[in-house]
Amino acid sequence: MESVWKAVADDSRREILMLLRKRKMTPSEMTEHFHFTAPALSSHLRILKSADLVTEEKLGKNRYYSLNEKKSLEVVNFFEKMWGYNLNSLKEYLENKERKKGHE
Amino acid sequence: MESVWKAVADDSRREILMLLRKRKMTPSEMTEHFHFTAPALSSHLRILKSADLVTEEKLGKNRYYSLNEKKSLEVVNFFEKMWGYNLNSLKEYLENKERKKGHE
DNA sequence: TAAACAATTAAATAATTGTTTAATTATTAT
DNA sequence: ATAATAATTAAACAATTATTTAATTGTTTA
Repeated sequence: MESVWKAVADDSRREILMLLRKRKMTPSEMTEHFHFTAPALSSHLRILKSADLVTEEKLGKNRYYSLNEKKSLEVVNFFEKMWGYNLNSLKEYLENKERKKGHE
Repeated sequence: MESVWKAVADDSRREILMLLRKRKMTPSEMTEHFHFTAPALSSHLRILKSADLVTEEKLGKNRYYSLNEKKSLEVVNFFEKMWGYNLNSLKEYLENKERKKGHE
């Protein structure tokens, strides 16, 4: 199990995660959005999978990768714990953002 | 300006951040808690400072490092945006955790 | 079964990152 | 001024990580 921290530290991997926000996707589809080669992509996907940030689904000769949202929550949780702000301040922050959003 | 992602990817640096949660501290004080040498610590602190995760305060021959909580919120914010879960699910999650805590 | 395609693994190399010892800067106290 | 302390920077080295080309595995379709 790879560290989630190292997994998200790489720019390319964060781009991959961002791309997967929209929908599940095969590596071939992904390479159209990026500059790097198939093996490089494959290596990044293995790291993301090992960190449990994405899941893999085999369908014939294709493999679909999708975001693992459950894990993402854990990461936010760690950040929250790490910096020790109390839950209320985080909730307030989020509510504030939500209010702002409503005004746009 | 160093990437906040690379700054938190390193185990030692996350330990330093955890230590700083309690109170501001000088490098000499920190080395008592860790295995690594002063220059190694200094190098980590420079990276954390450059990522804006800690701030530095000079007082005579000492330098006090403390956590920059503002930046921490931004990081959580990014995670939240990155994984695109809606704010409600995050709030629910936090409320759940809070409830659990009350039961302990 | 042979050709084509999707994706991975392997091996080699390039690039980045982290740690160490030694030297340096800056500040305080004698 | 000089010695002592706090912390940093510099230079060298070690370790890790990322990228490439080439070879391999598994699946579909003609």
